[in-house]
This record gives sequence, C-alpha cells and structure tokens, in this order.
Amino acid sequence: MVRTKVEIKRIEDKAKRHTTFTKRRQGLFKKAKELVKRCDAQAAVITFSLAGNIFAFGHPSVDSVVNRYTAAPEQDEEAEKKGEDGVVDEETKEDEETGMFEVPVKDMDMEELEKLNVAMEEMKKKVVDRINGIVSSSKNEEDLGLP
Amino acid sequence: MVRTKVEIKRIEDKAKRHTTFTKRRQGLFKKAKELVKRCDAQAAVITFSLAGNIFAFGHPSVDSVVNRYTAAPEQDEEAEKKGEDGVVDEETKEDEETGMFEVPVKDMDMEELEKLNVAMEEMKKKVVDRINGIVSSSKNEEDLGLP
DNA sequence: ATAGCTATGTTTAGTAA
DNA sequence: ATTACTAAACATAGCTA
Repeated sequence: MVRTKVEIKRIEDKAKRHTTFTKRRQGLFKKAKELVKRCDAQAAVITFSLAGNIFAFGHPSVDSVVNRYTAAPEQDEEAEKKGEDGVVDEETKEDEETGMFEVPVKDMDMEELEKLNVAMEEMKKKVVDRINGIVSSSKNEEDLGLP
Repeated sequence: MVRTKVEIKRIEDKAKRHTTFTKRRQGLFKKAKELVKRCDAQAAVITFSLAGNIFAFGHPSVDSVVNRYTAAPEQDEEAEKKGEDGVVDEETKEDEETGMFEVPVKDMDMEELEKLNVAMEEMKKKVVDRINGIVSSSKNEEDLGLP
C-alpha cells in the first residue's frame, strides 16, 4: 500500500521508529541547510536518537551558534504556542511547574551561593553522565541482535 | 506567476529574503516537532535571522539538548565499556560528603533525569542572577564615591 | 542501518494583503 | 513582521532490497 494520511504521534514499532527517525532527520538537516543558504542566516540543529547517536549541523558551526545563543541577553524563546502539534511546549511548561528545588536563593549570601553553584555544576555533570550512560546501555542492548 | 524550480542560493532582495526566512523557519520548527513526537527523540533547533532575532526550539528543552551535546563524550563513538551504569558511583559517594544534594541520580530513569536537568537549569539561572545582583549592588556602592 | 521506489500528503515561491 | 492563496515542487510512509 502507499501512503495514507499520517497522524503525528509516537511510533510504537521500534524498527519503524528508527527508520522514520533516519529519514526525517535527513529531511530536517536538508531544510536547515536550505534555510541557511537561501536566507543567509545562522542556524544549528542537534538531534539525539533513542539509540544515543548524536547528529548535529550548524552554520557557520554548531559551537558558534550555540555560544551565541547562550550568550544572548534575552532568549526570546519564540517557540510557538499555537498548539498545532505543540505538545512539547506543554511538557516544558510542566517541567517548570515541578519546582524540584525550592531553595531560598534570595536570602543566601555570596559564600553560600558560590558553594551552591559549585555543587550544582557537579550534580549537573552527574546527571548528564547518567543520561549518557542510560543511552549507551540501551544502545548496546539493541546491538545484540546485529551480526 | 506560480512557482518555478528554485535554485538554493542566497536571495538578494532583502524583503523577499526575510519573508522566506519566516516561512522556512516555521517549516523547520514544525519538522523538528514532528521528529521529536513521532520518533521519541531529543532535538534542538536554534536560528538567528540576519536581523538578529533569535528563535529556538528544543525538547525537552533547548538547554538540556545543548548541554548534552556539549557533554557528549565523543561524537559518533560506539558504546563500549564506558556505557555501564557504574560510571556515576564514585561521584555519588563524593556527593554524599558535600551533603547539598542527596538526590539518588543512580536510580532515576530517563524521564526523571530530564525533569531534573530542566529544573537544575532554571535553578542555575536563579543562582547566577542572584550572584549578579549582589555584584551589581556592591559595585554601585563603590561607585558612589566616584565622579 | 541506509537506499530506491511511487503515490500522495505537505511545503513553499510568488504575490498581495 | 506575519498571513492567505494556489499550483508546482518537495518530502515521506510503506515496501522492497
């Protein structure tokens, strides 16, 4: 059969999901390259597959775009709230509402703040490492079936 | 006239270029959202128009994807011995000595980790803002004596 | 995992508002 | 800056290899 109208929701079948990821990732990168070239703009695209593979594209480079974004005074975050497929925005908002850390930053003095900052840096590394660890493990599991 | 075969090169006319940028940026973001939703992947897109406007989208957040990219061990490395869960163990021990965060990162699943990551991002901003606030005020006090 | 195929849904250049 | 319109160009689901 040929193509039918497709609903944008999570693909349950693992193999299909990966195939679709590969195709759509290629399409996304192509679009980004066209945008950059036709409009003389700067852009970066970073993707992680569930298997943990990293794919990134950036013009003039991923790092330069990321740095510029990080250093931007005000991040407009103009990620639309139009709610077409905007499920992602809701999830992000949900995260903001979790309020995992209710530390009274306002009342801390400089010394406390510096300690807190260092502690957070270390914790952050742990979390990222843990994420990468999980991803790597699942990647290994998937690879078991391959020759 | 309707559309002709288009060559992917820089659009010289400024107004046209901006119009195309707006359209194609929207298309790019839509594609990114579909990729995230259908394939359950993480992705971030950051664009700067020539006018300097920032547009960014990320799941679960721009920062988390950027940080994960920055912290990635090696770009296309196959998961080998480093992917075991035990990576975090030593640092966790160290953390207990600090006593500031007793969060059991080791036992958290992916979803929890993502939320934690986002929560830390925001907390970090608060702390940095607070530090900047202190620095600014003390700076102002010093400035009182200057011409 | 990635590539070719094809029918069909989707995006977008050109234009005007 | 963004939006509506339309037809041509384009991307891609479902297959196969």
